Amino acid sequence: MADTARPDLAAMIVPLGRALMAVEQPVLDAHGLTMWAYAVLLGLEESVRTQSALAQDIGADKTRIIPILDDLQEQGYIERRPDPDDRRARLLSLTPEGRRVRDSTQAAIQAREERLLDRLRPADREGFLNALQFLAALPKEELAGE
Amino acid sequence: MADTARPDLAAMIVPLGRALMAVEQPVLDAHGLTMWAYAVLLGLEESVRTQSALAQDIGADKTRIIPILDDLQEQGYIERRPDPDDRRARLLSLTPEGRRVRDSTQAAIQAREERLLDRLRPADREGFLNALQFLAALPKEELAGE
DNA sequence: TATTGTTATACTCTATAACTATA
DNA sequence: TATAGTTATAGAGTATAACAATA
Repeated sequence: MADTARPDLAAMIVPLGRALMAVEQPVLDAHGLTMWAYAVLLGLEESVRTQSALAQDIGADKTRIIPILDDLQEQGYIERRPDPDDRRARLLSLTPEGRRVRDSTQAAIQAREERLLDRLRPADREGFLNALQFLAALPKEELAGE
Repeated sequence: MADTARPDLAAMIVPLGRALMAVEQPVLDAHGLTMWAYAVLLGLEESVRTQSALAQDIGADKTRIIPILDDLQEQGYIERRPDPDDRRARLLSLTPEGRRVRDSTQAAIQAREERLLDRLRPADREGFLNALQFLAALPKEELAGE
């Protein structure tokens, strides 16, 4: 039987996402990162990859991340070197300082999030995180298709 | 002990919200509504309210909803009449056709969402919806403050 | 003086098009 | 011809400022 009382998923998720971003903005500011710069650092993780692969992975387009990469490189958080096997491409990698600032920023952000998650009942918290990780990992086509 | 393996909440929620909106866009198109027009119809529900109250409630600002209200009024989905007690203000209400299009749109959207939720394990699904409704109902200040 | 609704304007974010250098 | 990276431009979406009517 349909539970007609629940609001639409998107009507809850989209504003919640906006609110979370607003809450986390001061944390990013304190670490000297913009949201997209942080997303780039997270997207690089341990791996080395090309700019367009990174852009696609973090949901930005390849033109928009360029000034962000410029800044990160200037700050010494990432390195950009030509791919010896394909001289059109640039291989991106985190510097040790990049890894450090990413880790300390993420620690601060997740600590804040934990305070929020602690207000949920344990079972809800676990279901929430499980479901969220499952849905976030779904390819868009699968979200749309079924 | 910290579970360092989980992605940031915002990093999962924001892209998921974007993807959901993209998935639901065709449904809105089929019903001849924009996202904000749909949000307005949902925001009116059964109640009658003023424009700025509505705007604040749906997370838009009062200047942005005006052309949307114009369209909805022209389509015959809402009525705008001056408040007899305060002639500066306009009282908004749904027409029967407005209520009908809102209901059929929401039914289509929630049916689509149900197909997605059905892919979750029952316990995760319940926890997810519980947590989401709790978090979405939190006032922003509380999200930020604690 | 403050507030509702409104219009016009500016700003930010995102997407598109066009160029270069390689392939 | 196609692709990676880049630049410049255009378009959405959003926020700010100023105005008329009313309180």
